[in-house]
Amino acid sequence: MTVKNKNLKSLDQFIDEEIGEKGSKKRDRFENEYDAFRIGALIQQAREQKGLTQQQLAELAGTNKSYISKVERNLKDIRFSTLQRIINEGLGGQLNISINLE
Amino acid sequence: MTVKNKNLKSLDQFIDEEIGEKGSKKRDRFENEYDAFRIGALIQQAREQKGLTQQQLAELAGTNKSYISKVERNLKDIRFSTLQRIINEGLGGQLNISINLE
DNA sequence: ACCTTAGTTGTCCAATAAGACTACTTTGCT
DNA sequence: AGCAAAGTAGTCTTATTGGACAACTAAGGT
Repeated sequence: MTVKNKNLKSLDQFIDEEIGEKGSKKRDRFENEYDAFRIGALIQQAREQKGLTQQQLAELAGTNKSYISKVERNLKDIRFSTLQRIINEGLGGQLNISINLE
Repeated sequence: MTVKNKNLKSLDQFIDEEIGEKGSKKRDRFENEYDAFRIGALIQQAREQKGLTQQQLAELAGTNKSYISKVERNLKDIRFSTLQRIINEGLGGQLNISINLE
């Protein structure tokens, strides 16, 4: 199930309005420099792929649904260890990280 | 320049001894489940590629060399925003993240 | 319309990272 | 051997996450 609160401005919508549409130069620069905003969406996407609710993910990861909600909406500056735990224990997945040097 | 303190057991060496050699089943499992241990090495590698000292990286990233040292040795559970800042502002690079679901 | 489930938001406290500073150790150079 | 630079480690304070809980909103089903 994919429930969305209609009265809540989605992050994508917010960014579209505030930064500019995808493909615009400003938006590209923003996405390159601040991909932090994608970590929440990444987790949400993976969670939905696994068919889990926030509540279920929270239990698997040893936390609570309110925290998961905040992380998915990037309202929390997550610690690396917590990110790992959510992905490994919660989603049964694996975090891949690399650094691109220009 | 690649300076290494000889009396300090390197992380790789430590893991070799405690977990097992690379390629062993136990080591593989460890690396898959806990790749957190690689984030420090990743930063160090990128820093050396850019020819920066810990001091220089620290200044660029708005922190201090002692913190960089701790992060590279995985003695700190870094926050996501801090990781971003070190990579973007310090290394002038870009963090790539993805999640593998089994 | 009602009920249940899912998700969001606010508040609070304890645990811990961030940051600054100092001192020590190691390395490389002359 | 002596010096300077690089890196490591400890301590302290402050800022903020992690985690728990309760209350609220939205969506779907009956």
